[in-house]
Amino acid sequence: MTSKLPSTSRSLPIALIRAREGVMAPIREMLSETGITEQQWRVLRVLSEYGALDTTTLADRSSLLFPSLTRIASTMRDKGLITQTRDQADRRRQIIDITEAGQKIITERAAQSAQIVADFRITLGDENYETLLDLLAKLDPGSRD
Amino acid sequence: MTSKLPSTSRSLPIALIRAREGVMAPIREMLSETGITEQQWRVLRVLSEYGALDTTTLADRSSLLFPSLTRIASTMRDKGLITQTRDQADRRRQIIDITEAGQKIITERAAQSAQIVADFRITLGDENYETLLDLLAKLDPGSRD
DNA sequence: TGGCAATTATTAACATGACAAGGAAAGCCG
DNA sequence: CGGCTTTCCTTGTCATGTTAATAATTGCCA
Repeated sequence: MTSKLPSTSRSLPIALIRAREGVMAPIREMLSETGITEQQWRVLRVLSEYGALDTTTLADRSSLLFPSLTRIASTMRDKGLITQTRDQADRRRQIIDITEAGQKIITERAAQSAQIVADFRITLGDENYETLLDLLAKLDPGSRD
Repeated sequence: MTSKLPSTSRSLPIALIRAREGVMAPIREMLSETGITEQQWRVLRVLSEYGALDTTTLADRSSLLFPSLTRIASTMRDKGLITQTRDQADRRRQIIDITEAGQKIITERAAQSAQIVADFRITLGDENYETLLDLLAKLDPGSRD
């Protein structure tokens, strides 16, 4: 049994990294004007979409590790982008919500962000774009069939 | 113009993150037994495939940023996995090569690594697997048509 | 030849990823 | 009630991602 490794040029992990880099480049460029990071943008996006969330749910939907979210939330609170409140019924839990300042960033960049997404959809074509999302979902253990 | 943002559940950047996490989970599990990181594994893979490389080429093929590679190479040299030599013709340049100890890690894990890749290919199906790699390549600015 | 721009690599600074350990609160159960 | 486990969150540590600044060479060109 030879068990050869695939060439790195056709390696799935590396292909995922490079694709992500290609997709994030214009988004990072946009975010550089706002002073927030890509992860902070994700947190705002999720809060804007779902409303106030407990930390566990927020971490899951933002695809952030829990310890990372603890630190990210701390800096975002200092920036006035989110609020953190203790759940009075269960004081272990914490509820995070977006502030007006946070929502303002999302709103102001919505058009620009949507345009970036639209460009990628055009690059791949509508059908390929949906196919790609479906295939990626199959690699995600959290949503595998 | 409304310019709505897509739901985060169908967001391409987030889908890429989650897919990558799904793919890397078993690989990280394998690497935890070797004491090297995912990035160090990529460096060894590239060196094993292409032979000695200058730092710029190595960074490009490993999909690592230059400052990251500087640190990673430093730790890998200390671990005895690679060698660093100055190019005598152009002393700004540096040549990195894999050592026997480094090659040994690749060789010992080749079968296990190939099995992990094979499992994902089965999960998606051969055709889907190739389609996915092709679509991901189209998002990579370094290989876009 | 001498100075300036370009290339290559390193370092710095901050934020995050990943994993382990610790701490606080709640729930269970004798 | 009191101890035990579980859950939720925080902190610590090391490695990496990202951007900017700096250093060391080299190449160009007046």
